[in-house]
Amino acid sequence: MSDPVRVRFAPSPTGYLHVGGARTALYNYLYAKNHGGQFILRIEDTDLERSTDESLRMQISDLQWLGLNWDEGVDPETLESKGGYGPYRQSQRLEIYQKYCVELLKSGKAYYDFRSDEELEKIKNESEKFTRIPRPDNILDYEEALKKVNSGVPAAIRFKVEGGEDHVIEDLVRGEVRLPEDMVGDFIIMRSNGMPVYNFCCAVDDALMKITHVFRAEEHLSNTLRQKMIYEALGFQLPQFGHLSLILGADKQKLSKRHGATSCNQYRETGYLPKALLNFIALLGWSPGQDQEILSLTELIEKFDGTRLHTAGAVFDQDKFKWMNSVHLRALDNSVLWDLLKPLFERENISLPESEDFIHKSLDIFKPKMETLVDAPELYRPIDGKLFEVTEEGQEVLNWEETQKVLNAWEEELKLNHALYLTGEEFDEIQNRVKEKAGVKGKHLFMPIRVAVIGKPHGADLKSLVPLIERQSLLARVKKCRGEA
RNA sequence: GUCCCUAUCGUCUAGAGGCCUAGGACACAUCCCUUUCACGGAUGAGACACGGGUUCGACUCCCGUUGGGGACGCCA
Repeated sequence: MSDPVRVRFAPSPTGYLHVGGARTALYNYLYAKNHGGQFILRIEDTDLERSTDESLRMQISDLQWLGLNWDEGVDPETLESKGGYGPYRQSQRLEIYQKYCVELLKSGKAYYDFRSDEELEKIKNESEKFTRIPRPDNILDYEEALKKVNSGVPAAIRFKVEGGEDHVIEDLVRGEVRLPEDMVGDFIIMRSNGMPVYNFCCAVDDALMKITHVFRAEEHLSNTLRQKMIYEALGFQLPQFGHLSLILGADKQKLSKRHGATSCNQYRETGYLPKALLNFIALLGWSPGQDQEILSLTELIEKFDGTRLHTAGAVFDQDKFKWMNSVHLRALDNSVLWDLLKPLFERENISLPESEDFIHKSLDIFKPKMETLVDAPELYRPIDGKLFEVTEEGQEVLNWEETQKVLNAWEEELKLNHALYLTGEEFDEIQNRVKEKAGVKGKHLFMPIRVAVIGKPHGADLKSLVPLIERQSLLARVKKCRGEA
């Protein structure tokens, strides 16, 4: 039997979780769950300048919002490592990297590079068609170099790339990928400040943490070559790689900030549902093979076995995402949806009844009109009498010739009723009487009434809407429309 | 520039040699439902980048061209 599946998501805490990162996390998560394996969260925080605990907390919060829970890694509350292969923050694993680095140094597979930034910059600029940093002319042997370093001369450590042979990677997505070794030059594994670098940590950690499968973006293909060399130099067993196609913007370039919203948090704040985001990004570069497009996380787990991954890049289509969100939104239970909406109403100071009856009746009307959660306040605002106001479009309707007659009759009818709320049937009757009294029909009848109810000529069906608003409030609104308030 | 990856409607995709007159979804158009707005329903328009092979037969396999993307950091 093969080893139990262990996959990881390894973000660097330098900002919010990007949708590309979220998809990588999702695919790894799905693969683990589909195979009954473990999903590990490792933090790649070796870039001291850019990594912050604040960013780490943001990333964790985004992952939790998405519901991608990990079996091992940092604890979401304490940020402490939890699991049998820790610590899971690279900044806490420095001794481990040190040890393997010395091993490479001693065996001559890595060397100290004493060249300064300026020198390297100069080398780069000298040749117009620069591809990779050349090896320094004089490499000191380990003992000698160590002395120099100990005397205070800064040096980075580079891995020696011998070149010559081709490396073949059996990629889960692309099949056989052939990478010539001299595609890359001697690369840095340890900075002159003593901090190890991504490719080195990643290889060491994946090996030590017994990672079996790595799904990551295509941009890492050349890193995979570097990591493979490290694996071989250290005698580790290589995991299976799957290089995912990139998520692109509308211009087909790698999705980045200039394309607009790219962080999960931005979608969270603009009223998107985590299940919609998960569903949408899952289908960006993967397909379950059937026509079904609306999938729950459980269904995704069931269907995602690591095959059917697409090789070409996929454009993130905002329109389709919005549509998908609206589908998930409409499938939500009224009470669940209401709980999500409540904070939004509070934020905009919209006061609403909270009876079961109101929640269900109002959501039945407004749910089909929402694409994202943030559409709700605009829809509900007209229900709150204190926020009633007439839009520009509504004002035009009020200026119609017949409108006064309609409004007079409407007000009269409202006064004749004594109930707290009108029923839909009562509204129908009233509307009929208004029609007769004012002698107006069609849109010249119902549009003025609608403006007198919600302040604008378009919106939900009045028969369902009117019973949600207190009769007294309706009366106050007509008055306001006639300039009496 | 060098190397790597890649190519089906505008977009996401189905298609693993004959099932393809190329299917679905978003967006778009028209119609129906509706006294408005949505939702819903129906219909329509819309693609195999190009050129060579292989084969009785290529969207599917191979090669090339062209297009697109990525990497070439003491970032990850």
